[in-house]
Amino acid sequence: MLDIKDIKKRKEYYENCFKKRQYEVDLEALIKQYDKIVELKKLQEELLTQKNKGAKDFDLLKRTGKDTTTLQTEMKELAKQTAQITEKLAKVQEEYDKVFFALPNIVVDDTPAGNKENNVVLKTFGKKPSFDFKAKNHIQLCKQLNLIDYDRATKIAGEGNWIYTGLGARLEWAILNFCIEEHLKDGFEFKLLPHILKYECGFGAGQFPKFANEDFFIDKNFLPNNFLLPTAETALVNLHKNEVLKEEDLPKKYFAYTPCFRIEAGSNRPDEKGMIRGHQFNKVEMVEYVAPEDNERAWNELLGKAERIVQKLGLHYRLVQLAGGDYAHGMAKTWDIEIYIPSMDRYTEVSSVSTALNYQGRRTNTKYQKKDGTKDYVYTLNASGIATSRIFPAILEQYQNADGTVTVPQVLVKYLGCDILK
RNA sequence: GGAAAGAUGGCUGAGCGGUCGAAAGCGGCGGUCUUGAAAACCGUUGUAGUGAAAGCUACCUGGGGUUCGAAUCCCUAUCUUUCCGCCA
Repeated sequence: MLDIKDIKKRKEYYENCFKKRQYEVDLEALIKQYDKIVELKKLQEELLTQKNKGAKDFDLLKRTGKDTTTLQTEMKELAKQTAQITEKLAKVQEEYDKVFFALPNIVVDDTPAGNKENNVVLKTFGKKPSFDFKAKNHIQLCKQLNLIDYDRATKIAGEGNWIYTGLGARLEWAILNFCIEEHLKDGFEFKLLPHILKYECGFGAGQFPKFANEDFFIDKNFLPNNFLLPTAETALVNLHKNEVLKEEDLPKKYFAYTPCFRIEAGSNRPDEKGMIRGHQFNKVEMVEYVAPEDNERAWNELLGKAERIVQKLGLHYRLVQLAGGDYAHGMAKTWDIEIYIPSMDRYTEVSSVSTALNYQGRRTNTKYQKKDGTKDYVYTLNASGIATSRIFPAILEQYQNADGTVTVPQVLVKYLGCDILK
């Protein structure tokens, strides 16, 4: 959520931000509506002042035994006028809200304009693995090594699902364990969250109302407004909704493991077979609540942590600065860590490191009190650490051997209890 | 699944149609006392909008209604607690 007063003051700045995001909106019209609201509110306030005064007078007349009929008629008329203004106000407000609450975040200055094509590769870690044998894709490897049961997953849950099986389940769990231990070491607080959230969480995180169609709703008589979380960020960022945190308690550093549920409508591409994209996948997510001046420190910390995980796993990846049009709605800056999938010869996202600045803080009404007593909205940042369900195929493909086995990354051996998958 | 009771300021909790933005206690802040602290005593203390300020307005979970007037009455949503049933 943005500050309408600031939009009024610096309209060009906001227009420029939205242009970079490829987001079209008529700010001029929005500002006009806002002015109208202010005007109506003032009018309403004047009427209410009269009403309040009248009620007091009425009480006095009644108690002194005087005639109240004239005043009563006046008051009824006043009440009618007030109701009219209130109704008008509600109408304008509704139109205004529709546009205002849908506004995306601003973007940081160095954000490249445009869509995906304008993403910038900042660096590459490791070398593209090359194989002196015919490399397999992760689907083949999963089947041969009996790590994933695609057929029965489809049978019980439909397309876009898979079942981690035997050693596969243990590998996924090992990656999760590795992530958890890394975050604990860095002093992040572990949360195990509910997976069904209230609508307002989606609003607070900035995903709703605009992108409510991307999530699964519990569309029943029971919990009609609740949905399956698409990422733990949606929950973590709402944890302190309507709270005022103390400055000395910041930063707050959380992480959570959850499955993530997404409809992924229309994104079923043939090259994303296997476990590249599903309706449910596992992810460990980090979130920090910070004071504005701590934004950069937190950003570097989260980025560093996410990168370190992939590095320790010894995987080839690249770091990408996203263009504005590729940002999630609520984010002002996002860099992606993209893992290399040899069979696709493509890099796919395993972590998004983002700052929302105070966009989510405003939407969730999460503030912090400074040492001088004044209050301000918190900044929130988030980063995956990491999407294990995508790390899984990357490990299989990047670590595969000529004989069809897969070497287990060193850091996972202690969790998995073996150093080779065969 | 059934039944009942609730939701009031940072917390506990009174108020149940007008003089209520709201008692009291705790906590917080300031002071007296003290070498310092504790205790005791005195004072002070909700949030937001608007305004230069005085002030004005809104807020007693959210929404709607009744009324000249609602924390208080009615409807509704949400949440909480307790009891019974079922249950990992």
